[in-house]
Amino acid sequence: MRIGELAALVGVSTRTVRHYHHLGLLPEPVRRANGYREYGFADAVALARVRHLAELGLSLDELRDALADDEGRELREVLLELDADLARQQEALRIRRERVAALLAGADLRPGSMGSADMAAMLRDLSTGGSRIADMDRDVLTLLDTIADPEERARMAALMRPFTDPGVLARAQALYRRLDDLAGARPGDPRVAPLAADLAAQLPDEMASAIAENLDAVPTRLRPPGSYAEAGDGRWMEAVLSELSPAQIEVFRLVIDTLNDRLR
Amino acid sequence: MRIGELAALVGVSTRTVRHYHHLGLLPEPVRRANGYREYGFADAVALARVRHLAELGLSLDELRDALADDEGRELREVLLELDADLARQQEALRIRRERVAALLAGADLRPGSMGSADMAAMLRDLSTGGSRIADMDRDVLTLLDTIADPEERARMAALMRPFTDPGVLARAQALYRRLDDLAGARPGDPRVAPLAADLAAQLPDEMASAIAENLDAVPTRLRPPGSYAEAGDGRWMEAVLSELSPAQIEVFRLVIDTLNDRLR
DNA sequence: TTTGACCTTGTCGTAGCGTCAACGTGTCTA
DNA sequence: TAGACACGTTGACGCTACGACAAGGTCAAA
Repeated sequence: MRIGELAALVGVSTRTVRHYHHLGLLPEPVRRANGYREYGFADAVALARVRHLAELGLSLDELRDALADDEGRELREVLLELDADLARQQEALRIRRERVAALLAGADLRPGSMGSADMAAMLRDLSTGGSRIADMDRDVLTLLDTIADPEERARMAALMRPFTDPGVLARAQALYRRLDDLAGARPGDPRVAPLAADLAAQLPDEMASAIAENLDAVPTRLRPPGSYAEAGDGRWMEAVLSELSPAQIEVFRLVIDTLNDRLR
Repeated sequence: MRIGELAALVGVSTRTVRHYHHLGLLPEPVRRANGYREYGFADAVALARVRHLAELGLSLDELRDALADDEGRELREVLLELDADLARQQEALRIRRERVAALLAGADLRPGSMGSADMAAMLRDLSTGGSRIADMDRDVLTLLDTIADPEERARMAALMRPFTDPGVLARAQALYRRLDDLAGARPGDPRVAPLAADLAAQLPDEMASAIAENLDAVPTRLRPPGSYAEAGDGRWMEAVLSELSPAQIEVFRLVIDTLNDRLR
């Protein structure tokens, strides 16, 4: 047989056959006088073996190793390893489909609204009022949700669960509006203190204690002076704060103070 | 933030961030005086979105398209398509694991012994006598099994099933030995005719009729002269025959004759 | 003789970055 | 003040398993 006949027989391209020769997976056969490769039946069997194993998902490198010192033992190990790898891939695919489904279930898919199944709906509702601050909150949550590992993700979803209650959500949106109103306000604005008080009071209990107990994760500028470590919380929090007005920052600092007092 | 901080925050390498800039997936941010890229919170959100979608299995090209004309609709279509693709991948993985399991179940995994689950055991037994002809038969079957589509594979398995009977197998091995004995024999050898008769007689019924009804798939040299089309059956069959002695070929030609007569 | 279907070797392209190289910057320390 | 060290910059090559050329040589049929 010539290379084209061999390739057609086994159902691959001639390029593939030559590639296998190049990699040493298949021995170069004898040449005819005109330089053409001349194949026999044994070559077809060898090629079919390589294809069979390659289609199972073995890399050509692994294949060469497995076929090199031949005789079962090595091949068996490789196949067991392959099976474990295929199992991992199946699991990864399963998770990916879950998350795709979560995204699709997340309804309107506005840019920015993506997260795990639980988060999707809440994130969607969070900013329907068109609030700037709510949008930022949603962005932060989306980002954290993307970054977090499954365990953290679950904790976040639990913390957000109170907002599935329409009443809680409505009150939150009212607070967002009052925060938005402080967009251009200066530090001493008289609306700051009452808003901070209401915010601290209406913060769901789980969320309040989560914040109070993890005060060291709060940006330095929001923390009560002299409290705890001054550890760098990552520059990105500063980037978030830089989009807020001084009055808005003051509100958050007062809320943190209150929570800190509540913890003691 | 500088690029390293952004990358660390979202959990990717700086190379990845620059790659996304290069592809236009992420806008190039403003530069500082020293040429460093300066990122804000919005960039982190955008990067997280890209990562999130990329990890679901979208290609970066698809991603750019989906994010380009933004606003859900396009993205939704892409995600639906992705889900269908993931489903296909799951199915492909399932089949691959099945075939790996079949190979592992195929016991000793001598080089050459591979095929579907059903075939594995039969192929293994076929050549345990160390017969040259049996090895060739096994190789042909292995090759056909590798090439065949699932339907053909099932038909082959059905044809081979009689050999799961130890009695049939033992008789077949005896015939193989008699064929092997003709390795160096010349055409007129007196053992040819009786062997052909026994072979034709002991050929399992399903196999005999399968061959008789598909006579045009039999190599020209084995067919009764002047019968049917002279169509080229593929050079590989000639390659197989070239490894047989004239006496052995004569045996097969006589068997084919007999089957042909039986069909009429 | 020409056409068309083969064959030959060699090179570039693919996806998503990792990993150099060769160099400039900014900060901390001796 | 100089050196060390960690960061940033652009640019280029490497990886898989081939597909798709290019630029030619070979062979059988019309």
